[in-house]
Amino acid sequence: MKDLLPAPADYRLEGRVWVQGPHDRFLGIGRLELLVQIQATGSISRAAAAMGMSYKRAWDLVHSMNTQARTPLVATQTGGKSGGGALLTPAGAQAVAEFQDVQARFRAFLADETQRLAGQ
Amino acid sequence: MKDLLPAPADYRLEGRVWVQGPHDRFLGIGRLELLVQIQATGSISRAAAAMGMSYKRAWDLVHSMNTQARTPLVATQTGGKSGGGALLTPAGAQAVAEFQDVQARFRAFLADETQRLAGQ
DNA sequence: AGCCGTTATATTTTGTAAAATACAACCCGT
DNA sequence: ACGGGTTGTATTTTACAAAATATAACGGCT
Repeated sequence: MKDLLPAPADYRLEGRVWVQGPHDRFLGIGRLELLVQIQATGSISRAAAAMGMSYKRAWDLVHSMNTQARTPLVATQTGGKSGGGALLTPAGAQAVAEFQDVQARFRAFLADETQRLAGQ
Repeated sequence: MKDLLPAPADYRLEGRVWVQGPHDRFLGIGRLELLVQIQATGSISRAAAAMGMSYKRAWDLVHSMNTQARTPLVATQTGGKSGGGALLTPAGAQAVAEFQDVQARFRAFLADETQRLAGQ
């Protein structure tokens, strides 16, 4: 693109990747961050607030992941000393780790291709 | 994800990539196909029809690409023997070729990562 | 001069995803 | 018993992208 663009340095390859199931999306960057925030805050509602997302949307995303996975990624509890809460299951932690790796390789791919665009 | 999912073979990594400029998107898979259809049909309106897209939307996309590139990717003509038409400039043909290469490498990346998901 | 099919452009309508709102259920602690 | 903060769920409202509609301009042809 070097000679196609007025300022090639201002252009870069961007993108998104996600794990797609037969019916629904299973895991993408937004769901990943949601899982991380649940891990960090111990609740869906605080994770949603931290991301500027409505609780309903966050809950729907958790529900989608939990029902698609063989075993839930997020364990929830209603009521209790602090009203309830949520935390990652081992499966959830594994999903986070694996998808973070995918994301890292994808970022590398994008950086590579951005270099190539600027070069050729 | 092998042990996270009930039927790992049904899940795969999907995604999108695009060339992003400082203000607008410059080129993605939709714009690429639009350019290819313009090349094939000789007009924006026929290209739009071939893609099930409104003429306005197609024209807006062409306008966005033409104004961002150093030199237009699509040359248009109003009036004339068949009412007018559009065709790819050399710059447009080069953009198509380069972005098709990016897409090919991205498809390879996705296939790789899908294999990895199924495997580990 | 008038027709045709296109480009070019503005405005209105529609469809849909997200947000907002509301409220029941839960259960530990006081 | 009830207060608090959460999960769980339905419904309404809002925001925005896309589609639909409308219309002018263009220029070769008959």
